[in-house]
Amino acid sequence: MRMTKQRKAIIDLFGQNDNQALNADMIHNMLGNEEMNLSTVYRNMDKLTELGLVQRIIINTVAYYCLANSTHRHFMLCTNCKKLIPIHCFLKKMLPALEEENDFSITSHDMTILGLCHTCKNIAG
Amino acid sequence: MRMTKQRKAIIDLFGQNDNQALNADMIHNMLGNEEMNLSTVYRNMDKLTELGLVQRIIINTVAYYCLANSTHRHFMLCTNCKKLIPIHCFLKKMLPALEEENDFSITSHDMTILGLCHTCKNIAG
DNA sequence: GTACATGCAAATATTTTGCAAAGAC
DNA sequence: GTCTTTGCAAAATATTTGCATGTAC
Repeated sequence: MRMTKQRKAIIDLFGQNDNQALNADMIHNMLGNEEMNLSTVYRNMDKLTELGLVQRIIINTVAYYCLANSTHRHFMLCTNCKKLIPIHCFLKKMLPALEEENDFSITSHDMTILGLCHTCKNIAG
Repeated sequence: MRMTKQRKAIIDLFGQNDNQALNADMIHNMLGNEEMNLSTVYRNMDKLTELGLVQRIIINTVAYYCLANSTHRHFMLCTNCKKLIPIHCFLKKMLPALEEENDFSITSHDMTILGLCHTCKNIAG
């Protein structure tokens, strides 16, 4: 894979934002359209995901991304304020049993929890 | 909720198909456009999901649905043949701890496992 | 120089919405 | 009769693709 200025910009962006999960539109807006076209964002996120450098999370039919170099994570989405709270993955240990029971070879998994965060559950009661 | 012929048709459809997970387009095609408009499918699936009668599963940015009256399920998607293999939910017992650790009130969760099924892992190596 | 990557515009796919007409209770 | 639901058409949202041009190696 060639290290273009666009790819560097994406990776830097996650570094600068504490590896917060971002969707294609957010990445495009944060970098600016002059820096990178939206279709380039999609193409790069696809490639980086394929290579395992990025983790792809689907939330409510939209794809979010974060660097995968840190530990594999999942997220809890607050349906009120839309904040994503990262949680560590507690599924890995259960996958081998699933593979065996179903004779299935697992390549990846995705989990998202929806609910109300600390702040919103008190306000929105 | 009023029991219209469209709603009955949707519920019957799942009954006739062993509660296989279906997306809006599949439901629309299986019933036929004369029977029900696509936007009606979406509106009904939304309503049925809200009422808890239907479980919504997001796979690769598209929403699938199945009846929730049976036990809450998740799916393993074979990325080769696109078949969905239902698995039972083993997450419920872990949610209370997550709620407490993060002071978060969980309303729902979604999990999907990707990989190769029995048949495809042997063929597609 | 070549193969891969990008920008742009257009297409595709999926889901949502407004509004008038039809149907359930 | 009233209020909900539907069909239709149009919009909104998200993602993908073709193709000519640009750039990393």
